Amino acid sequence: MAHDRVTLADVARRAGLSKTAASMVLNGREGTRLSAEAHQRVFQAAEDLGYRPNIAARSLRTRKTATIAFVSDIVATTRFAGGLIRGALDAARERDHVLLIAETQGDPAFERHAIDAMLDRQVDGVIYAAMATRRLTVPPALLAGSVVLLNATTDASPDDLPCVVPDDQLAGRAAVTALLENGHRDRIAVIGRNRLKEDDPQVSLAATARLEGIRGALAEAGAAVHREVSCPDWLPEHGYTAMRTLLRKPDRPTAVVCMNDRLAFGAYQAVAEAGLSVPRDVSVVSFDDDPIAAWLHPGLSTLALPHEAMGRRAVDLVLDGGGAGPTLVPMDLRRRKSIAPPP
Amino acid sequence: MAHDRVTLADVARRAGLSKTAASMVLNGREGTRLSAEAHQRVFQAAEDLGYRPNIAARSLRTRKTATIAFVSDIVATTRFAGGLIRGALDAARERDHVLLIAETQGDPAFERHAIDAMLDRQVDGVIYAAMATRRLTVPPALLAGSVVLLNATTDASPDDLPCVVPDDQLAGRAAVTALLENGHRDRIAVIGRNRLKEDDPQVSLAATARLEGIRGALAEAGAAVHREVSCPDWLPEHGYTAMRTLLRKPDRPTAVVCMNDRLAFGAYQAVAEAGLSVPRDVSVVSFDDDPIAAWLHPGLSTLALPHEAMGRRAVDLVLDGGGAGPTLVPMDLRRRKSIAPPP
DNA sequence: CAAGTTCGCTAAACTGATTTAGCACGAGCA
DNA sequence: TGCTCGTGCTAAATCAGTTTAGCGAACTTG
Repeated sequence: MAHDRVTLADVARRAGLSKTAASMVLNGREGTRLSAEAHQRVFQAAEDLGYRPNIAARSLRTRKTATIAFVSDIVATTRFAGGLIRGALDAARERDHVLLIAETQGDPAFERHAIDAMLDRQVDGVIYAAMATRRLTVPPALLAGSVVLLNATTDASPDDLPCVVPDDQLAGRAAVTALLENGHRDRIAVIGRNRLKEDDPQVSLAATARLEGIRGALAEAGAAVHREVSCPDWLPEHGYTAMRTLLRKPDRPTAVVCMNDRLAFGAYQAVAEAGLSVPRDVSVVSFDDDPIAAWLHPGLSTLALPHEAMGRRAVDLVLDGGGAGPTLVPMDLRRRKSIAPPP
Repeated sequence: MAHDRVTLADVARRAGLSKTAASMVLNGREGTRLSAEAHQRVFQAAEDLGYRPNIAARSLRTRKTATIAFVSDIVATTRFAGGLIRGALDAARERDHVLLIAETQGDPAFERHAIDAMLDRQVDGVIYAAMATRRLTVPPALLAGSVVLLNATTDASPDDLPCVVPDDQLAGRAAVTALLENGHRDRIAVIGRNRLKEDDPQVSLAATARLEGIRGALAEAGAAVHREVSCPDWLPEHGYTAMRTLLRKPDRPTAVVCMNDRLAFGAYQAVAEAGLSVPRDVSVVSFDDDPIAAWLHPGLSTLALPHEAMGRRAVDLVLDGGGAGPTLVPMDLRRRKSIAPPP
């Protein structure tokens, strides 16, 4: 690629000046005493020749590559969290940077490999992202440079690394608030309190935080969660069975909060099957804003994971070396049609 | 990042040899006459010091960066086509390369910017990907190097560029074959023949190819498509209304082929609403293998877009300078529960 | 035994940029 | 006239590798 690119020397020659002069002019260095005419000639020459600097060469000297590594366990290809990349990509572009991505697939060997490959390429910083919000241990090689955790936290590092996570607790509050505003209070159930089959207690911090928010908001309203159902996992089938059991009780809930949209998807099926309808008989709120949320009938109101905003934030933190510790990004309520006053 | 990395000079010094010797040994150059002992010493020194070459420096001389650009209009972040990246990422890793990604969002200015940024970084090749299979024009700047189109074709270039696309026509045949095997033949309908609101005739080559395959396979079986329904777009709501009209006819279809899974999702809703069931009353086959295909009840049989395989293939073509013209990647039938013999 | 080969290795050039140190010239001043 | 100072610019070093050209010693060969 790019065999006979124009070099700085070419520009200098055409401008009748030295490489030094050309370099200084093109970098807009202050304090140089080159004449206005010299500036003009260099710009003209660069323009004429279509000069573009060779970043590899530059970075050799400056140790800046205008490149950020985006290393994730699996997020890169995970439909639905691609928003993280998109946000990062946008922010990077705005700041004239570029993203080098790699996936570890959770494999430590791949991880070593990926991180080495990135460091070999002299990246300016590393964004280390996880698919599900969780704790992870940061490879020591990274600690030398600028690192930001994305959608993950860590407790392994002595001085906290900067990290970017969704504000799940606030989201939990918001879900409840939306229900309270519609008159629900005493018969609000939660589906998916935790994932029973989850063996790693560090995973699913999200669930804990959301639940805290939910309970907190209800407590402030002088109420408590009516029923909480645990699920083996957060898949549609589990939402389905959970909702079925809830609907069979004599005092069935007037509203349910599902811990994610796939649970809600299953819950919808159970409601339909019971001859009831959302939101007339049961209101539903949920989390994530998976694309199916919009496709369901009626549209599912859900607290959107702010993937793009998180990706942007991570880039900012990597480049500006932002504050250590967690950055919470708020989750917005996508208001659709699944919430109405209780029957 | 990486302030005090070990350099080749360090390794050479520790091995008591010249940089030249160290370089040659580490690169495994043939025909050099360095002694076995010298080899040993260099390897040992590199190992001891944890030497890693600076790729920027190397590429300055060799013009190889072991980096591939992945430029897409929007695919990178599109949930569901992230498989393209994942495949590319895997293939790249296997060949010790790394991916630099950028998105143009269809904006020509962004596109220029992205491509310049990539070329400035001396990438070894460019994968130019599109979200939906379609024709596109390749920016001239790219033609100088190694380019592969992914999920897109072009007719603008004089000598055809290599490109990688799914084999939609074969997939159309496979969809019909699966139905024929189950005894359907004369009452097979197609939902989503084309997208009415599609203004760009070049888009949606996929639809055309799939339809050709469908018609071809039916023709060979001595039949024809029973009914074809067009849709404004390929969204659930359109699948829903299409299926509704089909079911209202006296000779309603025994099977329908939906042009994608979202249409099928809507079609399922219409079937349920009519008090019928899939696959007892109507069989459904579809295309794409969107994640919802697995979540539906019963599971939707669908021809999976081979995103990962395509991504891999693109990397291979970029690196090996593979044959010009299109590479068709087969789509596999994901057999689930939506096909059964006609009632 | 001189000339030519082969062996084992290295000095130095080169890649394309940035950056440091400093040169030549003219003006101002005593 | 001699000295300093400011102006406008450049030579050369540097970054970390790869590659070319070639050197000195040992070994063949006629």
